[in-house]
Amino acid sequence: MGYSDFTGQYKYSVDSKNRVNIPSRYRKLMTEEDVREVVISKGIDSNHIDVYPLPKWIALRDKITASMQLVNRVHRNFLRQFTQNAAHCTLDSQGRIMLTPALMEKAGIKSNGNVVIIGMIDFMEIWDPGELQKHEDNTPLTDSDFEKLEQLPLI
Amino acid sequence: MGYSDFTGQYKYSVDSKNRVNIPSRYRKLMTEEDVREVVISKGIDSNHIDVYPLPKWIALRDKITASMQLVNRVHRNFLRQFTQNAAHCTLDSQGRIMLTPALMEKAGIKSNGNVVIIGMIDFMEIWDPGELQKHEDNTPLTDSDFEKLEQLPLI
DNA sequence: TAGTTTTGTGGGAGATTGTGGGTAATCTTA
DNA sequence: TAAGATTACCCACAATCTCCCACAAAACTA
Repeated sequence: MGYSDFTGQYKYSVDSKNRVNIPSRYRKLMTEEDVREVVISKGIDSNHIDVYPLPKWIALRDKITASMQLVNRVHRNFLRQFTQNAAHCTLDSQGRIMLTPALMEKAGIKSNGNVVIIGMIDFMEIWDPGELQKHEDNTPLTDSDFEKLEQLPLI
Repeated sequence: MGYSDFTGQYKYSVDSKNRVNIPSRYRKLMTEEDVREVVISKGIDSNHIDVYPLPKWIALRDKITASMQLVNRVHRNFLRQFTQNAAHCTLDSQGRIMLTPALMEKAGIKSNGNVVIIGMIDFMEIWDPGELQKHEDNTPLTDSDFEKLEQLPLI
């Protein structure tokens, strides 16, 4: 997926119709490859909303179903979590998506409130500003995290 | 990346639109290989701004995403830290980039202030002059640092 | 030294972006 | 089927950003 280079942090408002703007840079990257649809879902490991451009969602879905064993309880539970909160969204003519009440509830996002959108290279995260702050306070990257990273052939 | 030989130290001003000039020598090196875009990000271990020419950024990004597991909390937290402070900048027709308020804040750089740009071979660092001085006073390279360096196949 | 090019800095006008709201089409539900 | 709710599409507009032009100082050339 060549278009994928979502980076940075953006602040936007949620209007009374639960619409949220998608950063114009991300929109450009997606329309370059004719992607007008995304799938939003509950964040895997914390209280936020994940936004996957459709091709990324399909890749994820296929990866999961390929390695999934339906007789495995944990696998089944994961699949249920992964899909039951997922919703397809088409960008409107102004480049916005409409969040679902269920996902907003889980992420602590309110109508007429604010959100922070974070680029995660090939997908995005939508956070309630307070939840994000809380999450960062609780899980800072420590020196020992960096030491671990140094051991990887990362940088 | 054959163009990469950023060396030296340059002083520039930040204008009221948060624009900073890129040393003309660096610009020449980059345009020789058609690089007109850079990614700026928070310095990994101190308060300054890193500037990666796009190819260097892509190499970094790919290294990180290749070994990343999105279901792993620590991985995801690291990726979030890595990307949320990163911003793509296109050099304007005068060879300047525009810094983001968030990064300026973290680096202690002010509108209408000054910066020091340091070449780091294949990327650059942008410092507030005061922060740079402070950093150099506080963290001289000690003998034991040199011993550690000797253990690496660095030089 | 005098002329020419390059470099760093500033600012203005047009284009883009984020946001709000109205209305018609669509979907639900009784 | 009809009424109500929901959604999609359109228009509007202010704030912001991007692109372009301008110019003085410095560096280079002859």
